Amino acid sequence: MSSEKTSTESAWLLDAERDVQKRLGDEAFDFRSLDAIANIYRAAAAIRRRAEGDVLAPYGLSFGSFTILWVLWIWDDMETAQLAQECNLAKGTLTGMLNTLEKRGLVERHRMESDMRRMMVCLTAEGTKTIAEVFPKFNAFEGQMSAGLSNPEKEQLAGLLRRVTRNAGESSS
Amino acid sequence: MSSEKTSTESAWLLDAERDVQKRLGDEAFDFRSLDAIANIYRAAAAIRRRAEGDVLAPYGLSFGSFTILWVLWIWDDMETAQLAQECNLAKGTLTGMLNTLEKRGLVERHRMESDMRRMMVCLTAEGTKTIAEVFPKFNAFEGQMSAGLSNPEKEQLAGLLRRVTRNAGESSS
DNA sequence: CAAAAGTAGTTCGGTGCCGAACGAAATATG
DNA sequence: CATATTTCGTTCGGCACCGAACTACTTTTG
Repeated sequence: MSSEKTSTESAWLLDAERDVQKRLGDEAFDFRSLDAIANIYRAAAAIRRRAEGDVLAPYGLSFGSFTILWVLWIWDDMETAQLAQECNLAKGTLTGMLNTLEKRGLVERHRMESDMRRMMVCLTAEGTKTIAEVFPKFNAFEGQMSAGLSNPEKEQLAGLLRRVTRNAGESSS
Repeated sequence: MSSEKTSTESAWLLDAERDVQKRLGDEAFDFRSLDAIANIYRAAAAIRRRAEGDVLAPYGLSFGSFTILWVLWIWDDMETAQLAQECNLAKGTLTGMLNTLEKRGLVERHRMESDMRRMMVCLTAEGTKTIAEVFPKFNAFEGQMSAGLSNPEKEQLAGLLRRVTRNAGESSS
């Protein structure tokens, strides 16, 4: 676009900024926050699409299913409530996705003896094999997506986002 | 980073880091990129949920519909292909959402005389009224989500995300 | 100008994903 | 103990969202 590198990144944004301010007139307006938050969503959507298209599609995995496998891979097994939280999913959503993954033989569910309400989820051998194969490619993809950022910049990005996520609640701590 | 701020930030992350490295063993592995990219998605999901729950739900708007109204508000009118791109939506998705918005009387579609394939979308008076009422609240929400970040930090966050988004392609140029 | 190629939108089938309502199991209370 | 409350997971209805096929219109080209 017009000036591309020099005027920092986004001609479109500057256009938008002008148009928006024209539209909003005198009204006070927090443009920096808008810019920061809007770009989170924009980046996430772009990344998700690329990840599913380029890396995950060959394995028939959605972004969400991949995340489930990944979490189970790292933590070995987990009950569904915690898994849902870790994957950023509503528990109803998780049920459906686990059904799919179970049907495909990638995960298994077991009721806990100590408390029959609870459900323990873990990877099957096939599931382990899959995530072990996919993850390195996914990680390489993440590298591509953050290409051009220095290590300190990546850390800074992660840190700023963590603060935003905390503002958005999600409790956790 | 390693020690970040204190242990507050993210106990989970440090745990994950350890567990992941244990799991991956010797394999080379780009943890900084993982951390940066994963947090984008995490933040986006959290923000979306909060936005829909706290700000948009009273108006019966999803995050996506809100974005459509916002874009139309700023640019007055737009044909659907461009609108889809601007809203980060597949064109098939946009069709459905425009149907919904049209049924609710918030937007209108008009075929272009010069080219009957093309469709011009614009806000109705009601749609304008709605977005004019919602947007200030949404912007206040964005402020809350980025609370604690200084202005330079917000700009930095936006800038870093823009670079990631560009890496994710989306063509544009 | 007629057939071919291209382009804008819609339709269609299928997940992803949510929140609210539900049922079963555990725990608390009388 | 019996019943009330809480806490799991699942079910259900509904929109968001995608990509691929399809339709209608326009432009190209021989």
